Amino acid sequence: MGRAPCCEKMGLKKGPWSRDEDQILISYIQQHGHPNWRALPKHAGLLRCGKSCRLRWTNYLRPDIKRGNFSREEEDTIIHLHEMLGNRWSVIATNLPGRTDNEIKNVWHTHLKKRLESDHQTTNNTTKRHKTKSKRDSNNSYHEASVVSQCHAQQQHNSQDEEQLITTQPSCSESSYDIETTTDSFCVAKHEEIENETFLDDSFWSETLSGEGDNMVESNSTSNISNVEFSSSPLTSIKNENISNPYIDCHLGGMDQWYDIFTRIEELCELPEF
DNA sequence: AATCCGCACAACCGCAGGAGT
DNA sequence: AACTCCTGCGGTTGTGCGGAT
Repeated sequence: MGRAPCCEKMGLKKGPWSRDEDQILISYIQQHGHPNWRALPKHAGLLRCGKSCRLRWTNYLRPDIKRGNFSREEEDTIIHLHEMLGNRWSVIATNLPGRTDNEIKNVWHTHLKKRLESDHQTTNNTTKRHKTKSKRDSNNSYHEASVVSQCHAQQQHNSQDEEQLITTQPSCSESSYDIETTTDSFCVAKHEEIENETFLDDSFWSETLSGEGDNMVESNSTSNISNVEFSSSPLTSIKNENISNPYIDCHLGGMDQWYDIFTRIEELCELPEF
């Protein structure tokens, strides 16, 4: 049974996106949303396949993308979630507002894997000296210590991060070029959002994007993070117990919840041993 | 100044799974 | 139930850039 090819190879462009293509894609999605990726490039007048358009949008052009370097807290979050979930980058990404699975995947392969390896080398040296502890105990202590320190760090850096966001106009302009008209306003809105320590409703972004909030669809907004479903993941049962988003909660001072989450997860699944 | 090398990241590819018919 | 279409995901590759030699 033949699958339709992703795109007819004839005449469709590949490789890096040009500024013009980006503008076309942005303005088309602002006006029409993206109900059908496959048909989108044809309607928008782009010589790209739908897949390429979707990827460009979700990984780069989406207004709620947070660009720039990953904070230490974000990296720690990735490491912890990767321990629990493995290479389920999309699930991990839902816990890091504004970060894409592709970005997280890249960071993992370029930074975190190495960092973890070097960490393990140092921890191996120390754990050898504490071998009398049971496996479970050592796992617990590792998680507790790191989770607690992570939350401490997050609380400490929270206000600092906000300052940086406000003063340095981060990352929206760190791309190959600036998407001035659209993303600058998004950045400003985002900063206000962060300043208020609230996350705006989906409707805000869709209205902002579409002008009148017509049929702009799923911007994967941060506002829905608290409703993230962890289907078939150990977190499902945790979510049902009134725990929303650990990353955000932790940012807001929910250290106890972090602790609770990880201790519960320990009970639910066996963690990989290093 | 030229070349090499490693890193970072954008983009592509193939597959799986859900939805619709 | 079988098939097709579409989307999303994860692995992999390609490319540009900066630092080292």
